[in-house]
Amino acid sequence: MSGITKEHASTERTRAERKVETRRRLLDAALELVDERGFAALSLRELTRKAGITPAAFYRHFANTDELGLVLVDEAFGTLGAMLRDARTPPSPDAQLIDRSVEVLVRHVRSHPAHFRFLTREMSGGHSTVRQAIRKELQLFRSELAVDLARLPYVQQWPTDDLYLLADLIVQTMVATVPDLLEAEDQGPDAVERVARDARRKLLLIVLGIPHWSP
Amino acid sequence: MSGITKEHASTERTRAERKVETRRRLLDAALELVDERGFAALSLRELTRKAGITPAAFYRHFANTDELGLVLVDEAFGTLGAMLRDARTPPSPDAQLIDRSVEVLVRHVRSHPAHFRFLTREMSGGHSTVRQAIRKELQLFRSELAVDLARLPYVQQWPTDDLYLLADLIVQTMVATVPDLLEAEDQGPDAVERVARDARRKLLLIVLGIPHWSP
DNA sequence: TGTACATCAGTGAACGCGCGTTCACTGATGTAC
DNA sequence: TGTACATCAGTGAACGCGCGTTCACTGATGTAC
Repeated sequence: MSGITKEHASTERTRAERKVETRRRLLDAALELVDERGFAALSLRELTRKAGITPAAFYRHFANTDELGLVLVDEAFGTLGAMLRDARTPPSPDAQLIDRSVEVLVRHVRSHPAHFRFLTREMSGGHSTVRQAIRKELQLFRSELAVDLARLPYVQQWPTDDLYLLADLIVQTMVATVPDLLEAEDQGPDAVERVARDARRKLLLIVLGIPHWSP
Repeated sequence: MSGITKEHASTERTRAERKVETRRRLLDAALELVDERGFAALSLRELTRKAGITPAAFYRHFANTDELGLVLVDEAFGTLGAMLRDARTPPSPDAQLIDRSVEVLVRHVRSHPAHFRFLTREMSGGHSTVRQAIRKELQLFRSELAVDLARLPYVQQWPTDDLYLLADLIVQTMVATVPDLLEAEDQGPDAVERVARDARRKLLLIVLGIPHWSP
């Protein structure tokens, strides 16, 4: 038809493309099922049924459901990483730091609810490898936050230990907010705004203590 | 044999007593299995095998595994409740309130690790019935804490909303400490003391903000 | 105290079901000439 | 361009397995007289 190396109709997808699409359908179906009932309850047959292929075809893409699970973890962390980059750039004036951080959290939880539900669920619940991966990622987040915090007044003179403690308290508040946000999403924008407001106020209360901390 | 109303040998247990014992064995076996693999992966047959009865006999004690799960929640919260009563009496002088609260938390997590592992795991991970039961209990805890907090200086004049926010922040910090404590238990007393110290310092930072909060 | 009957915790077999995994296969897509 | 062959994503049947639940039952424990 054309001078392209491929001989087949350009409107059709190649076999390789179709395979990628099926893989994508498997991952999406898995995320949906894990979202409903947790990774421990994921069944290969249910998964392939949802993705529209026969059970045996699953093995053309993954050796087992665990392997698929690790890909899911990677993708969820991709979302988390995007959020963190978003939160750090551009550097906000200190006064708006809390508002901006909570706003970024709310926006990312809203646009990838399944990823965040997966992360909060498997953070304490699931397989130890998955759990440890999530904890490691959160500690990385804490360290990056500590670096940002070190620019603030008062905090500048704090020893590293105290800086990490503050970062920990803030991360912990953010993490605790995620399940509340996910629940609020089902109840409309007012509920979400209420959760966001409470998160901002919690962070404010924490920040209020800073000038009175004696390291 | 004797003048007791029961006619049977006093060294033997009654049928009712034996039933209670079997029920106890079911609950203990369940806690152990849930501790290993989570509530979602709990199987009735595996459970009865561990408890030493046939699968069918399970139904003499519970309608299904969910019902047993709720009893597990109750017992775990019994442990938690005992902890809270412990923390409230005798009423500590305000200065020692933080030290005392953290000490009580550490002691109870140490003496009932499986209960606390169950609670933190199923809090966000598991079945919706179990999850909701845990969340409900935690909200009850928060309310009781709010009542206690209302006695403190500054806080006395706060509106209910702000009181609950503070209670929430404290509960959230305690909850976040539990998984760290469980992990530290496996690493020796030094690790536990480090986690306890961080928890105390987090609570102190929160409390430092109180006088500067404008409701 | 002794006997006759009731209770009921636990048994063991049976059931239908969904599961993960294997296998030889099909037929569209891709490649070599 | 046309033909002959290779590749391989997906099929459909089959397997053995552990599951939750049911059922009629057993026999020790409990009660009434």
